[in-house]
Amino acid sequence: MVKDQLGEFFEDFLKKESIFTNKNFLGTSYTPDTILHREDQIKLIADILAPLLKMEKPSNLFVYGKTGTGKTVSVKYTTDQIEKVAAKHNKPIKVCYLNCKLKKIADTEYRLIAHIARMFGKAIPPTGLPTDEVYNIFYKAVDSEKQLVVLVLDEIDQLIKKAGDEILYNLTRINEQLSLSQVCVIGISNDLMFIDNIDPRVKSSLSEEDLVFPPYNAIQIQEILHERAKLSFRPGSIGAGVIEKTAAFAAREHGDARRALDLLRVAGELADREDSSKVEIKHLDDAEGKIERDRVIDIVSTYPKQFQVVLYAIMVLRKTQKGALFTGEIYEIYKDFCKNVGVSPLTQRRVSDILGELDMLGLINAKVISKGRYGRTREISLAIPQNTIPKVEEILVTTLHIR
DNA sequence: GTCAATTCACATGAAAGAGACCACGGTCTAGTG
DNA sequence: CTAGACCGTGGTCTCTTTCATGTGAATTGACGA
Repeated sequence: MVKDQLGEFFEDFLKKESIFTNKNFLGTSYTPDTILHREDQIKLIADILAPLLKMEKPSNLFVYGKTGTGKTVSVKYTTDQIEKVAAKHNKPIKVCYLNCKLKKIADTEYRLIAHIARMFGKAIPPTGLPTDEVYNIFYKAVDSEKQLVVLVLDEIDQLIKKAGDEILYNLTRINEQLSLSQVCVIGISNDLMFIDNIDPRVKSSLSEEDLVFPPYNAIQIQEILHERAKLSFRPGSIGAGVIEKTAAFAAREHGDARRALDLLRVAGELADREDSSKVEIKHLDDAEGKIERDRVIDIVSTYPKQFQVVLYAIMVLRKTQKGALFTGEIYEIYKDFCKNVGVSPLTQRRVSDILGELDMLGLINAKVISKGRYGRTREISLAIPQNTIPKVEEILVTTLHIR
């Protein structure tokens, strides 16, 4: 019987009119044909890259801006166009786009170079070769024919934070090793202060030109949302004021357009699921909660066991103790739990780092304070929304096999 | 009451180790003609 | 004779540990008013 019901469910599902016509236009991977409110920046990028078409190496470029300010789209758009024109005129120009934040792809020097080399059709093992060997393979691949290579390194600040600025130094020296080809680097960074923290020698050569993307304001986000909504939603399926409110949400969060699009998409999905013909404000509110909830749950269930034990210790301690928690207290409880769960406890040094990482992830709030005579420690409180806590606890209890 | 020194409880840094993966070259083994 | 199995070496990467150094304000204690 269950089978029939399920069949019916799918039949219904198929018949049901979705309010989406095509969800992809709200996704992050989609590059629109026209990019609103970034005309100036795109023009500048184009100016800088234009020498490529005359087979001259353009200046290296650094692009800054907060998340969701259109850096990546603008750069991708410009490079796409230039590649097209180059292809038409038979100019050997190659653009390599690389997101350094993606784990396991480009978060170390070795992996970065290996990945680029793979783009040139070289097979590089994920590990086992000396790094300079990989460099050599890369040089050979690039220099095998005359060409201009544009290397786009997205979220380059993440890479440097993890792997040090030696990479940048090596990147600036790539051209010295090449006889036929030239490489031009475009770095994209979320962190405005990033360039100040790197080796000055590297700084000057890598950042010959730079470009700052200001955040979008609420009006601009509205226009962007309207544009995308037209493409992805059935006409008339967006309730009054929804776009405006989405834009307001996002503008509050330093003008993050990506977040706004996410919000609208999830709100649409929620509306879809409850058979509503329109996205209403209430879906938007739900969507905001859902995005956060999904994010937290995703982190909690995928992070290593030690993180989970530490988090569980915090959650338990929070119940018995009102007010802020301190590193020492948490560490004591944590050690007990380790015995309980059958995990060997880490040193306090490491737990301290884990607490720092949990803070970065936004699962806890940790602030370093000094209690004067009574030492210096982190003041820690849970940052998981109230309505998500039971779910998180459930996940931890089952994955850790707590009694 | 004021001021500098002290002290606590970790934070923060640097370096190095352990263990997992992997490539490569050399050696051994079994199967084939 | 040769393909494949099986080492040993040398490399990267991640997670940890060890050792060292740093730090901010409550507390303390000396000092002078």
